[in-house]
Amino acid sequence: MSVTDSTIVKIRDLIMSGQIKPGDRLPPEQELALSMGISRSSLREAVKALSQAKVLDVRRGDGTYVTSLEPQLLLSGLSFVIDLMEDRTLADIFEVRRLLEPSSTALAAQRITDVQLEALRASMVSMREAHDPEELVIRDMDFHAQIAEATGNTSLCSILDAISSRAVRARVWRASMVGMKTMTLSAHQLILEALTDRDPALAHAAATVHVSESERWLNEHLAMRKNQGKSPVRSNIHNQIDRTQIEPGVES
Amino acid sequence: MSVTDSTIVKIRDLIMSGQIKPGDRLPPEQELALSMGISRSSLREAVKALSQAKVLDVRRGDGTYVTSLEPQLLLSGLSFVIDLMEDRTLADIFEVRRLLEPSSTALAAQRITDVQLEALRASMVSMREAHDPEELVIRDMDFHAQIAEATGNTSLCSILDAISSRAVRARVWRASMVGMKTMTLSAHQLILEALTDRDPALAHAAATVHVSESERWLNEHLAMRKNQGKSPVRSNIHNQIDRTQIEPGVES
DNA sequence: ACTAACACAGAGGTCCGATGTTTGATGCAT
DNA sequence: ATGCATCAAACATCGGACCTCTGTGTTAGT
Repeated sequence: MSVTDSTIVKIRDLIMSGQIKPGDRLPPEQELALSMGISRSSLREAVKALSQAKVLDVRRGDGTYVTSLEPQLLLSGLSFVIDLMEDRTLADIFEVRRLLEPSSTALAAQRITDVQLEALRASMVSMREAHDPEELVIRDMDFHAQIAEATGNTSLCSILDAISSRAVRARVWRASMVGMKTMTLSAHQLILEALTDRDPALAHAAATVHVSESERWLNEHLAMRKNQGKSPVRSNIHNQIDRTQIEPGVES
Repeated sequence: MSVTDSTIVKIRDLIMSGQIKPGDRLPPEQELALSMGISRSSLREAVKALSQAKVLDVRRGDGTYVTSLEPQLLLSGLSFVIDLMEDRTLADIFEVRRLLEPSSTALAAQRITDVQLEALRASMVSMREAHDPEELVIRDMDFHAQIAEATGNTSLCSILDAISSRAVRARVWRASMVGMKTMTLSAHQLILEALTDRDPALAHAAATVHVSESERWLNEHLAMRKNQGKSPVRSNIHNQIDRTQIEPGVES
């Protein structure tokens, strides 16, 4: 195991053991590297990995701090890896959503407040008024996110968001289809009514129908795309990167 | 945005766009850094972050490769962050498990094979014969993992594993209690019977009872610990970091 | 012709020192 | 009291040097 990897573990253990707490500031890179017996470069690699995982927060010109370690923060990296999954393996993620969303909606039915219900109705109105597919998808996503929030469970929110974002994005090219908007709207209407009645069982059922419906549509379209041979962008088959495509980027 | 961060995004985009595929080998650090217009140090930080996220696989003396990007690989980092969550915020994770496990068990009831059923029975036998709490917990974890596997959904497996591992570990000090073993065993027996009958509804119910039972026990114990003011283990192990060098942060 | 030991080239691992940038704090002038 | 200039501290980035490990081609021995 490299010094960098062991340093990652070491810092993690320092946090888990309570020797460093959320919000604490780490010693300067120089000192920390010295006290850990490694070079600054190696330490920086470890810190970069941990800050990417939202465990550390590096503030330039100030110092390196332990983040709040709140679930929504730590789980925000989940969508990063899910976005990297291949389409082939994505069906499993959708299935997880199909398993999780109904129960979540049922839970929301037990905990949703009147204010949140009102916001949900407003969300539906603005979705009805949405015109372009892009906005429609955003409203759709917002609707589900609001229900997740109504459970009061931030971890659940983050997880649902991560496993839904990919599905939602894939829904863009589906949203433009005729009947899609009305279908989604009526499904949402059913869910909203169940939530209004605070009926967990009905909410569960309505969400099941909605998610399953979505999943079937998506699978049909994936199959269609596959059969039509309309393959994704495949520029070159080189085993290595085509150097010319990696430009010395000076973006942002 | 730092050079390193934009490099992370750049490499991710190269993978997402299909220009680099799973198993592909990246150009040497020197070349890659040159072609991206950054120093080798900065590139290494980016690569370290991505390899920690199981996106890249760095083989010393050989080269840097894109991993298989399989869900179970990408999601294996999930337990890393969940382990870092504070006890205070962990109840939400358990609730997610309570929402997800019953549906998963129901799904397993529809898909479990005879071979897997037999393995499950064997698992129960070895749990009955287990003596020390440590082994009991392992068998318990194994039982649930096998059910997750029976769904045939590797993503679901990984997620359940990540959100259960912490709960399972916390169960160690609970497993030694009288009645715990028999309680768990009878609950498992119920689940096993439902799976044997391929009865999704019953499997769902049995899993719900089991998980809720576990969650209640855990919460009671957490509350007890809190009231007793029995603080977590705080070892005096003098790690390589000097305690005095870590200044308490300024919490807002 | 085959096998095993060797040598080499290439790739990542680690470290160092220097310099640029940003931030927060200090102190002075208004 | 306010605002600005200044400064020190801390992170950002770089380039190079040297080490270690790995894969592979080569060669000596069988």
